[in-house]
Amino acid sequence: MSDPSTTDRTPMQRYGAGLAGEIEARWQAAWEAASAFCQANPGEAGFDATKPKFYCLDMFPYPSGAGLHVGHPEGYTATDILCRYKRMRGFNVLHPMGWDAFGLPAEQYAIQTGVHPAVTTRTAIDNFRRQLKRFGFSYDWRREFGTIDEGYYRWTQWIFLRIYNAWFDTRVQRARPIDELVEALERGELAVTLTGDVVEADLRGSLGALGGQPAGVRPWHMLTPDERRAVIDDQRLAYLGEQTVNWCPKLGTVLANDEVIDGRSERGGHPVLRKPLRQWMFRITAYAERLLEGLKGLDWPTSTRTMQEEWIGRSEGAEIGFEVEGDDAPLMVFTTRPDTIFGATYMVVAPEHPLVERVLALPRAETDVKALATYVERSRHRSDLERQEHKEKTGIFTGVYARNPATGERVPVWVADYVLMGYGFGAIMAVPAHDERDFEFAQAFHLPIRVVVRPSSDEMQLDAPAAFWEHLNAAFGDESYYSAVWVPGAHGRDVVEALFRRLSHVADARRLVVVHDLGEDGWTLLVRKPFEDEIIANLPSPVVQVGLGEPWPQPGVALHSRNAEVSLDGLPTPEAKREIVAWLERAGVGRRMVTYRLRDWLFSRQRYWGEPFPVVFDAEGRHHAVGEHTLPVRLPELADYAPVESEDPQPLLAKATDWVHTTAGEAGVMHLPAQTSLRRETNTMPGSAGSSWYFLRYCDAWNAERFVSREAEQYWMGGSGRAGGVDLYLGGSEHAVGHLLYARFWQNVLYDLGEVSTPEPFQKLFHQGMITSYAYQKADKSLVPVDHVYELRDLGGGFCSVHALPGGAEVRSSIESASLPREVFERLKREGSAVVMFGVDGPACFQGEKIEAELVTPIVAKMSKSLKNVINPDDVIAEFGADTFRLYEMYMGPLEASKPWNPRDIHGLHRFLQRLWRLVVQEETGELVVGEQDDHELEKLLHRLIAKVEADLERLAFNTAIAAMIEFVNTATSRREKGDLPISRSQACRLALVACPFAPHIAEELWHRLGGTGLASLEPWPRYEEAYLRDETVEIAIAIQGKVRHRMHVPTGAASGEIEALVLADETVQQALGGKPARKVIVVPGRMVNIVTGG
RNA sequence: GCCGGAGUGGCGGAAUGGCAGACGCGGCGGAUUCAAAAUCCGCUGCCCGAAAGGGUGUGGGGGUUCGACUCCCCCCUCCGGCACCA
Repeated sequence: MSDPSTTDRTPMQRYGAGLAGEIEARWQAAWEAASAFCQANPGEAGFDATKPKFYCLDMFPYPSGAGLHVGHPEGYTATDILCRYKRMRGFNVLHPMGWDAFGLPAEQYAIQTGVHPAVTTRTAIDNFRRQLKRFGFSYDWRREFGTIDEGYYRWTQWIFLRIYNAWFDTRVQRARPIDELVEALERGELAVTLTGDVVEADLRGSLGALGGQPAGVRPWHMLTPDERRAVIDDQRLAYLGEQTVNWCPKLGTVLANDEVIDGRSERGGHPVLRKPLRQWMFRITAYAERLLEGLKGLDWPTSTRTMQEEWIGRSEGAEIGFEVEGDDAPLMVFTTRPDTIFGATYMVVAPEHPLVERVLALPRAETDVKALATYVERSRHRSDLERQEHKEKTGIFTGVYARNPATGERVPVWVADYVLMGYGFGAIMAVPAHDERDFEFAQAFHLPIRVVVRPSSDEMQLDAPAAFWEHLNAAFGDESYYSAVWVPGAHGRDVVEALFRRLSHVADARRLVVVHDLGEDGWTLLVRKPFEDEIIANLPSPVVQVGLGEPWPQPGVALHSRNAEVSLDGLPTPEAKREIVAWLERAGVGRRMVTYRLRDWLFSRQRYWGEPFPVVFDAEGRHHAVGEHTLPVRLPELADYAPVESEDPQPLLAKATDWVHTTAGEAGVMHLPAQTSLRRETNTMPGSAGSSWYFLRYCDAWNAERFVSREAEQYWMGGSGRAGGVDLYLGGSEHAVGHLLYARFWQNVLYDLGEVSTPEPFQKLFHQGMITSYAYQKADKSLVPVDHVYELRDLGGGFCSVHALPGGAEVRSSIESASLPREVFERLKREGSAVVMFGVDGPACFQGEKIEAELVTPIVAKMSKSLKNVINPDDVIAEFGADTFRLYEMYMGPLEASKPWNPRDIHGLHRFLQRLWRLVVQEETGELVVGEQDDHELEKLLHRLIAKVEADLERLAFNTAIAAMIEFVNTATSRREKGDLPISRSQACRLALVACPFAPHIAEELWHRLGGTGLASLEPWPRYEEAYLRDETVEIAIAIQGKVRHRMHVPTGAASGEIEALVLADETVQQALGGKPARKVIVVPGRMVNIVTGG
């Protein structure tokens, strides 16, 4: 009665969810008890300096309330496998985990519920930690921390102060302490211009030189203390700047550029407006060149590298000053095409450009003040979203004229919002013939278009450009009833002669065509419209017809570009650029210049749940750093967390009046009297603050004296011959520009200031792909939640039965009818992947009823709550165990590919572990079923398996490594079934070790049962011997005319000649040749032979 | 529009110049079972054929090569990024 075997026949020792769970709990406890994965630092007990180091980092998660997503363990499993492998290969492995814990969701939750974000976040962290531990990841949990820990964010604030107290010395292209700037100014090495810029004392400011005025340089000692202070503050790498920011009223905060997508907030999708605001900024632009250069030495995916390069957006060109009538200062522009200056027929400034304000204050005769003011005002309120939606060119003439320094011509200055204030000088010289945007604008407002570049023959091969026609107009007059034909190459005369011969029947043919010789670029023909078709039809190829009405923005050859001092005519674009820049410099109106698209990093947020700034303000509004000994500046408690939703941004912390008001003594501002009353900065830092240096803290997470000890930092981040940094950084590609660029910036600054030993934080970067899910689509393209979808199964008897898809809903096998035609069902069965959706939801509707079904098609989609296709890792582990989960995610496909979660496929990996288990353990009794004698064939296969897994791990090919293990286990099992020797104890031990990085729990259990002492995880990796990797003979394919016709065995390592002789002597081969002689024999030793016959 | 990446059986994928489809899922057949589940064994790209065998096949078209999923050119589709940056 009570004998379990009568009621449940499952063998007691079957590897199922229950046993897996038991084993996993046991070994996780054993690892913890043995501190198996605690990695000692240099100088600590147990540290072995003779081992090489491997710092392998996962992008730490934001601990959301929803818990772990199946995407998280994908990357974490991959790094865990590598770390476990490297450990077995004798590396010191740093493999840490922590929490990116400041952020909006916890604060949003606080707004709704009043629960303090810290409480929400700590709960979420505990849950994440529990979930991660269940996977058996070999993290050194002693090093765990969250960005919200006081012991951590105190150093985030400390680093902010380092950056605040630094400036970028362009002379040496690196950051230096701000004190050294003061010293340089005091010594007179550096000087201050009238505009407040810091320049080298023996150079003159660009504006002065270009405007023809001597540069005003003011001696440091002549400046008032406030002026000096303003100069210094303007040079800091962290500075307070008035910026047009992305203000999101709904979220009550400003957002960085990469947090705004299509004019809406990345989180929540709320509209974003442009507002000027005083904010903390990081001068990341000073590092543009360094950040670009640094990329070159990194082992990063090219796509990510390219994205960073494009984000930084280096452009080489020239700055040019245009004299403005009635204005002292020249109008500065940046252009990448200074060679087109002779075609600059007008200028455009951004609506925010200072010139506009001056004109509004002092209108010119032609200024329409009202219209101009209206236009500027409208542009200001136009959100990025609107700008993106309406790309038609708008603008208005300012009434101002400037002078083109090359042509001496008067050119009108317009205002238009297609010119952006944030790039270059916020003003351009417009060259409509050679720039698409300028061309559109010129067409819209009827501004003159002048062609100054013609395509060179290379570029005109087939797609001839239209600007060419403009060129012809310029050359021959505006005879628009001509159509232009271009004959490339120098044989134009032949072409023309041939044409006229063919047109001999047309009277006056020669008058209908105007021919022009362009020298080596070919010939042009101007054809009168009525005869165009006939003449073109008669042209010998190659000829190109040229259309009308498009600009030519590509390089070419300059024309119409000369004045008394310089001529570009005939020069190819690169040379023309050099020539004109040289002239601009001689004439003192311009010079070479490099610009970057990168903007300074906006670092203030008006939210609560972030690091407070270690900054206070005095009564005059001057900012002061708080004393380092008073760090951290802690967040105050708030009564409520609701943002002030308004046009006028108000930081939340301003509500905490007690906290805001402090004194110099309390804030540790030593250079002010202790009683001085001060006000704290009420903005907080963005989420990217804590993640910009966490990889450093892991090296030495418990250090209370320094953000990281120099010794630990040098060891773990040290280069070992390369540029240095984390040895492998794994995370999603969505951080390609944001986090990965910001972290590089902080690291570069800390490096310049001597705080860390390497300039780049991440030597090798890898992105795991996204894990998607299936969703189902109706004929009308609408998506159906998975729990409405049932798969068809045939029960026979002409009925269709339905089963729910795994992972979606419960299995309901009792349903017996569906109004689905038999032939449709047969087709679905054949195709295998189609499913039906029923127009009802809920099992009650099914019982005994006729059901209306509708065909749906499976498609791959992101996991989402609404589609009910979100997979919860806890559920999967409960059903199969963590080892199965780990193997499944690694087996789905290449790590970098995005791939859909298919609940069915998991069974395959679970079955693999069951077979592995049964290879060693008798499931009924738990006895070992291994032998004591090595089977030679298995031994050979085992060595090959080890070699294969090693090679695959090197290239992060986890899926094929697992396939190889499956193959080995299958072969070993079937050989035993067929009566060969069973796997031996020694072989099973080594197999367990090979499996250990992938499925560590079952590996430990097998190792233990096989009599292994200690932990398998800490055993050395098994070695393979080369001798086992080679067979005595190898089967090669024999192909005739490229088609495989025969196979035969030849000795391994046989020379080509030997193989050829063997193959040609073979009867089957001769038969297949059918008497034809072998004209050529290609031998690929060890692989195949290809015989080419004559005829 | 521009810049990346990808496209291989019913599905996930393997092979990066040398036997296409390893391995897993699913499907079909069989063993076991009172039965089902689980497990085990066999078959499984497509077409023709009873079979032996033959043909065909890696998004489409062209090319290089003795030989192309792989390299080159053009096109199509999907996914990601950027998008008035002068």
